[in-house]
Amino acid sequence: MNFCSLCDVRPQSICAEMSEEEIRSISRTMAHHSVKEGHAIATEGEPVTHLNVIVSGTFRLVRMLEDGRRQITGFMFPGDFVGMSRTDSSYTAEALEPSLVCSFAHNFLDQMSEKHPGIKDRLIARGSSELAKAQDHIVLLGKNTAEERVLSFLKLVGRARRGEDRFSPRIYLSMPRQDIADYLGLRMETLSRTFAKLKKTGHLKTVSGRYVELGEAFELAG
Amino acid sequence: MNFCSLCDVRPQSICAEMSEEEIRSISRTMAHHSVKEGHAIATEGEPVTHLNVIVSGTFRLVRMLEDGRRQITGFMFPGDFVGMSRTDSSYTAEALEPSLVCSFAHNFLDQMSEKHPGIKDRLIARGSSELAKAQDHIVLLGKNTAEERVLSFLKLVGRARRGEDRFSPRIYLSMPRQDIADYLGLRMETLSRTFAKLKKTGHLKTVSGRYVELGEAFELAG
DNA sequence: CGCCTAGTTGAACAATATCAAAAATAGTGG
DNA sequence: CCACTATTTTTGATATTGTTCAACTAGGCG
Repeated sequence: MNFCSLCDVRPQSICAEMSEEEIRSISRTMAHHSVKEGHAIATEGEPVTHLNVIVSGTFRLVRMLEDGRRQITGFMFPGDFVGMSRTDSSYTAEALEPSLVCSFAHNFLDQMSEKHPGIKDRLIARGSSELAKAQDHIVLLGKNTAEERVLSFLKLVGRARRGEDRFSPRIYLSMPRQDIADYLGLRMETLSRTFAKLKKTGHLKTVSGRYVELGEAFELAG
Repeated sequence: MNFCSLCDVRPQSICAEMSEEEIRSISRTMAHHSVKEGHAIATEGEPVTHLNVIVSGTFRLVRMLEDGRRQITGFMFPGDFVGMSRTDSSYTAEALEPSLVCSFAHNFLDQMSEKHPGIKDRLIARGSSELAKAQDHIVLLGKNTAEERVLSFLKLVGRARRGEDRFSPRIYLSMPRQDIADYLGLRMETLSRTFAKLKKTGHLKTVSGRYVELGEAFELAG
């Protein structure tokens, strides 16, 4: 059976431009991995041999400091790419839940891109959009208060995970509080208090474990 | 006369892999711009038509928030690339001093890359290293104290501008305090106080306007 | 039910921001 | 070269925000 034909993220992936025939041929040789919670598909400092396209699940990108402090530089959702360049990975990418990825050897991509020059353009464009996301994150950390950070974060996951529960004002967080805190540059306690405060101001209706219900004052649009 | 033959940054640029003959032919058609202080070679939200390679000078990458707050997402030095993808620019790039850039139309690059497939690989690799730099910045803003931020910043410009004054413990800052503060996610006053504190701790010997002399306790190596 | 982990809350504290003013520096025209 | 102004940078006093450390609570699971 042809796995690719079921693929939700194909239009956003590098295989979008391939013909049905090519897809079939790839589908046979391709490595589809399922990744267990907590397992890494890339490790900080190690060489990257494969481009991974996330088909389902969520990943966190982790940077460790020498002294054990940890910063999360991003979260990756279905359709996102991990390992776009052969250079050593600048982060560790760990699954937050059982996930599915589609793995392309860079050697294979080089080969493939002779036929489909668009593949490399797509990688360049993806790279730029990753950079733009990183810059959003920089602005968030450099200029925003705790409340602004938490709201931005909720918008981020709200957008990324839309479709699972379309238009629902209820968001499921696939990561523990510590990960959110390490992403937002806050302590877990501050995050907790900020959730509480946002409940008071009507931005959130309920915050219960990993479920957050958005309130009146919250605008997903922004 | 052949301008490219004098180019300091060629080995790091996309023209590194071209033959002498090609360089000559490019050199004739190429746009070498001099950019006045304060002028932009890319504007947030506007489409990018050219890849700019910085030949000399310094640029700041600026993001404006709706309310007028400003975040600087990076500084660009000779050898760096601005505008690697055709997508709309995610920042404004402004010259901090009279600068020189070498400008390649993306159309031209596409054409060129048929002959030199390495060009796109180079762009992808550059993109990754930009992303890695952005992630360093994220860690800086998310996890570091004011002192750590200022020290990292000095290391950054120290490395980038080495060569002008090789091994000198004296660093010239091509940007005003406000830009440094907006880069580090601090207020100017805090930056100033942090400089003062670092002088006390022996990390800096003198801080006078745009010149900073490093002290004993400062390790450029890290 | 009791234990374990994840998350929340409280009170004191530290770091950075804010606002105001002083000092240093860079330009400008005589 | 100097005096004068405008701008940038530093310093001071105080307010705010987020951190720290400790205790407490809520769920999940044997």
